[in-house]
Amino acid sequence: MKRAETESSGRPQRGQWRAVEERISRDIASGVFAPGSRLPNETEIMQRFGVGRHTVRRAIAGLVAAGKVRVEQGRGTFVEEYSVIRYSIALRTRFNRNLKGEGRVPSGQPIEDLEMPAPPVIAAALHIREGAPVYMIQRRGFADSIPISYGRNYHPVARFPDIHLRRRESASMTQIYKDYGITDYVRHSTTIFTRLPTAEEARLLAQPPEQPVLAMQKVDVDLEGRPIAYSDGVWAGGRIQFVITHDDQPDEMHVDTTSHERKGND
Amino acid sequence: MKRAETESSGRPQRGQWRAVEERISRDIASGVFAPGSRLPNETEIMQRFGVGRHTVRRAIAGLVAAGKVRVEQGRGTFVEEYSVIRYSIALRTRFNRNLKGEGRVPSGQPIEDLEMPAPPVIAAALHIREGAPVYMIQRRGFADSIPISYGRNYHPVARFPDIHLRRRESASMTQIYKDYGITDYVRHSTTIFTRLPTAEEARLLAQPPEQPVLAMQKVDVDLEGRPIAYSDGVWAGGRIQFVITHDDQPDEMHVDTTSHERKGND
DNA sequence: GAGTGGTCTAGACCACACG
DNA sequence: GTGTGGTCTAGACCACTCA
Repeated sequence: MKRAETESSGRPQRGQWRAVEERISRDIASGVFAPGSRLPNETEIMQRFGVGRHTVRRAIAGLVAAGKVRVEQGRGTFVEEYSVIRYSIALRTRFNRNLKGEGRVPSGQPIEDLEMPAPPVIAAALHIREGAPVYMIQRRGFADSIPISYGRNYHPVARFPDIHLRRRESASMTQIYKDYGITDYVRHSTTIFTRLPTAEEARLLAQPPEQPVLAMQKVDVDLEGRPIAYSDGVWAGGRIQFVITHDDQPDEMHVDTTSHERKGND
Repeated sequence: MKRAETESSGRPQRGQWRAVEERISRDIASGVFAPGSRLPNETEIMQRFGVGRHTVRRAIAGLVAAGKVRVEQGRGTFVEEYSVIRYSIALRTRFNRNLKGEGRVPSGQPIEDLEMPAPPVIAAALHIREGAPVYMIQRRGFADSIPISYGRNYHPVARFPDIHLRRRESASMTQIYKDYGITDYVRHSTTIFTRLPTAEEARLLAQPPEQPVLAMQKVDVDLEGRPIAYSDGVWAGGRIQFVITHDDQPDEMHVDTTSHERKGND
């Protein structure tokens, strides 16, 4: 345990920016810089550590990518306030119910929606012909008014005629499915990986473009196993943890739009 | 589809480094720079775009974080060759079987192992008293000799006496469990999130520290629902996708260490 | 030793926020 | 306008790889 070099301890390979990053990082962890508070500006940090501006900026870039601070141009650099949401992925996964179970207030914002021919990947997932019409809904999901997800939903038009009309009446997919006689549905498969967001994704998720996101693609099916929806989206990397369970408790099959509260069961 | 330029919409805020990054990115995507090949060195890129070295380096930093190129000091910058592994997470998740199913050759490398008192989180996960002895095994997982995972496994010593002895004989946990009379076990829960790796994690996963990893914590239980293992590790962000399924096909319960091949079942 | 990337400095100017 | 961060340049020197 006494290796020559180090990963983060003594790293005097002329690594001044590492020293600065680590020092600030520790000061954040130990509360010297409280969550939400502003860091000293670049000039102050330069003087405090006796380094050039580039060195300071290199250090801060690392803290941004790690999600520890957030930079607001013209205003300053602020300590990121953490609040990780555990989002459950199980046989029955429901956005609204999940967040309420975490004691959060869920909401959604439609961004765009249109009918389009199904591209290969989506057609395959939905078990329809390539080019068959699908209805795409692009939306953002929020927890307590903070954006946590952004992505596109695809429904086969053949199965859900006029879905665009109902889409404007309800924010709950569960409610909409009910209109089509689908009282229950389950998650068939979920693919999760990580990558950096595009500039637009970062903006819509209100996170720095240098911080990674979780990308998710999923297929929902009805109780007969027929695919009813394909989704492709990104989730704020610093604010979300996915919790996967396989032993599925059927649970009640309510449509919880806004009526009953129910919160906190941790 | 004819926006002015870049997705950030009108963003020519003097963004030379963005232009350079995007141009190189497109040249990689279109095959001008083939996977594995070396990019022009910094001086050449400077001249080609008529920009300073810092600008070139800023652009390359973005490509590194996105996993598109890999920089080897003293040798050059190379186009990353992609090969994403889809790792299945289901009721029955087995490392070796998963990789063989993807047509890869699985292997593992023990790094360290020791007996220790269970810290709070691990004790809670394993349903044992805090401080009760657990056996920790630190290891790396490989697919085709390329590192893909790195983490720690914890087993309750009370349930698995002398597990350290058997650990040196077999690389397959499934095989070891069999020695203790456990012929089957299932995944109880899995937590997944993303973050940047530590310097050590990046080194062990042979990936740049600027590229995100997938972090996973999981609990395995026996068929009576008793926890038998807790794991905490990281997976190479650029090489792994997790595929979660809930409709679980029991599947055969073989112990596939090295004997029978079996590959490709997609 | 030649070539390639890594770190650092000093300085200039631009863009954005806020009063 | 003042303050804060964002971009860019020019140049120096260090560290690593490979012949």
